[in-house]
Amino acid sequence: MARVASVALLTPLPQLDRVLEYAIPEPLQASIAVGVRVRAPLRTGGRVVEGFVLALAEESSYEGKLAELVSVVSPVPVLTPEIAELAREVANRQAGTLNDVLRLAVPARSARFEAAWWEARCAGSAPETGGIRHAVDGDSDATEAVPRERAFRAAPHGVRSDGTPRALAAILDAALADLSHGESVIVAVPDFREVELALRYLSTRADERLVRRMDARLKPKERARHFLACLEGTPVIAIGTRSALYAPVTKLASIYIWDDDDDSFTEPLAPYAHTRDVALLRQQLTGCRLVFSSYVPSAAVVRLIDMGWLTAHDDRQVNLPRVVISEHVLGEDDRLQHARIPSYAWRRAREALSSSNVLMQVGRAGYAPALVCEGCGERVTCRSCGTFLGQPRKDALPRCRVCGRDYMRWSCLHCGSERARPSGSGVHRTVEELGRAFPGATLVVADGEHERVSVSGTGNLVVATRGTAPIAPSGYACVILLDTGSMLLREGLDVVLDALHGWAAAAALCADDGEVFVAGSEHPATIALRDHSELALVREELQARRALSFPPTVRVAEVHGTRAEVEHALERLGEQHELDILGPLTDEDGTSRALVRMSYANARTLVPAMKAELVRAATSRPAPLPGKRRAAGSTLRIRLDPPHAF
DNA sequence: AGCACGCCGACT
DNA sequence: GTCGGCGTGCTC
Repeated sequence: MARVASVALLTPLPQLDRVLEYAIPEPLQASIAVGVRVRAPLRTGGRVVEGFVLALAEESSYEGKLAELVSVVSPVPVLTPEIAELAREVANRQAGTLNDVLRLAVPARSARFEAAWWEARCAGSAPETGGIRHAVDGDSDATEAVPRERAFRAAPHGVRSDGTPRALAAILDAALADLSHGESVIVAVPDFREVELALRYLSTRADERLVRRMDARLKPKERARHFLACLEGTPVIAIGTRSALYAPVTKLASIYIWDDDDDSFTEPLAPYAHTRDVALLRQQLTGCRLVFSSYVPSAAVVRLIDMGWLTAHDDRQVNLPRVVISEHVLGEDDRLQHARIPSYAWRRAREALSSSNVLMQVGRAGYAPALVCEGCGERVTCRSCGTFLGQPRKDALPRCRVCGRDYMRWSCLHCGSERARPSGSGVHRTVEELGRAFPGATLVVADGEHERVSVSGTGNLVVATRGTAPIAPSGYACVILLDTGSMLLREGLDVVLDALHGWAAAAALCADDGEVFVAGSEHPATIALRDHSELALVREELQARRALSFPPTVRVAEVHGTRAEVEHALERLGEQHELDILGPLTDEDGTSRALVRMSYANARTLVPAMKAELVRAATSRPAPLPGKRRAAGSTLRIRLDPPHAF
């Protein structure tokens, strides 16, 4: 009989991120199990904290006297050994705590639902599963010797007549095949739109009880329902967003990641693990198949291809859309001039609207991305942060795009004028201009504020920002990409790849016999889109980054906190490691940040050292600041591989 | 986080 | 001689 439980405590303190042993009092013997949630005492203050049982044993390996567990919160073993191990790996990779990962991996308890579910289980209402068995209960299936494939697949373009993108259907067909072999699948997609498209596709092809949805939009009870169903032991397709990677499914055959470069896959909560990395860790842990699929591979995926870790396949069909690059010419029709549309594209779009739909992708949201002074033509800037003011809606007040502040009154710093006019066009102004260029068309706006999954019928002229385009069944006869030049003018390491990614996503919504017009000039990125040679462009970009030690060819840690904390942490880390440090720079709010670059090999020792440094910072008193006597906790934070750091 | 242990200044 | 300051360290 097990007398000792190893428990991971659910406390945010990095110094308590370890496994403590507790004695199991007699009354808890009946309900305790590996994976259950328990309450455990912590000496100081008679505090009681929650935790998960990670293991049970006869004997203690701790020489001191064990405290007794207080209670079992719920007898349901919600934390399977596989997920516990995955969470530990994720925490280690990110210099974070197990607790932080478990918060993402195990949904909040829905007590009443969980109790009812457990009672139904115990009553043996499901003879086919015969009670709870964890996924890794031995050599139950024959996954052993043969390593499963790890691949990148360049996704097929186009949209089926039922409105499902072919790329998504290809993934779901593969998932259904795995399911038919009696194994589980995880499918991760960027957001709820793809989840809904996928569920619709699967609804006619799989028993709905075998499809489990995991995304943040679910209400707590629904989340619990789908989560607990994964524990039942029946193979399922778990489809969802970031959290799907933590689904405790049984017999995991495959993980499919759709469009791993989408920003939605960066976890906004500590320890900020990217879905791609969680997938890689889970693959290594379980040996399952792992397939990344997207129209354009991410730089991270190309790195893995070049290392030989992923094999690349091209699933694109021969009927890739024709892509035409053309600039609009001065002296063209005035309406086109305003709408920034090349006249050739305009003629084709007009024809297309009679029998199909047209998509225009615009580079900027809002009404006007910038305002200029009517007196002197200078750009209008924000007084507090110095960036340019824009206009979110026609006739709306000027608003700072960075700090969000609205300006009731404004006067030009250069000439004193109080009048400004819009400069450039966001979606809304583009719609206004298009109304004139396409009289009679039904204008549909899709941006972050107007979410639309699809359009139906014909004659729709859809104006969308990047990543928000609705899907037209069978595709758009004509896709026009506006503002390509200005998108490439932005600052940042990822500008070119981000732009290409967004264009490719819109181009892929084109009908098989349709055309894509790039309104702009020839640039390596627009040429790659035209020639369907995206992989080569990303590879070139990756090589350039390798030469300059930019991610993803190196790992990056962002060290953040007070100037003293950051400098102290870097100094201590520098005592034992060779550090490549950029910064620290101090922000307006008084906090400092530095970037530390490291090779993947060096990260294996440096990241644990960073975790140790966080523990040290949390336990030792902060250096006494002159003036302030507050002994506040440490504000040192370390974020690994922050997106868009350069 | 909390809270106990521990070694130096002004008090009945 | 003690009460108490909060610096340091620990939590099974």
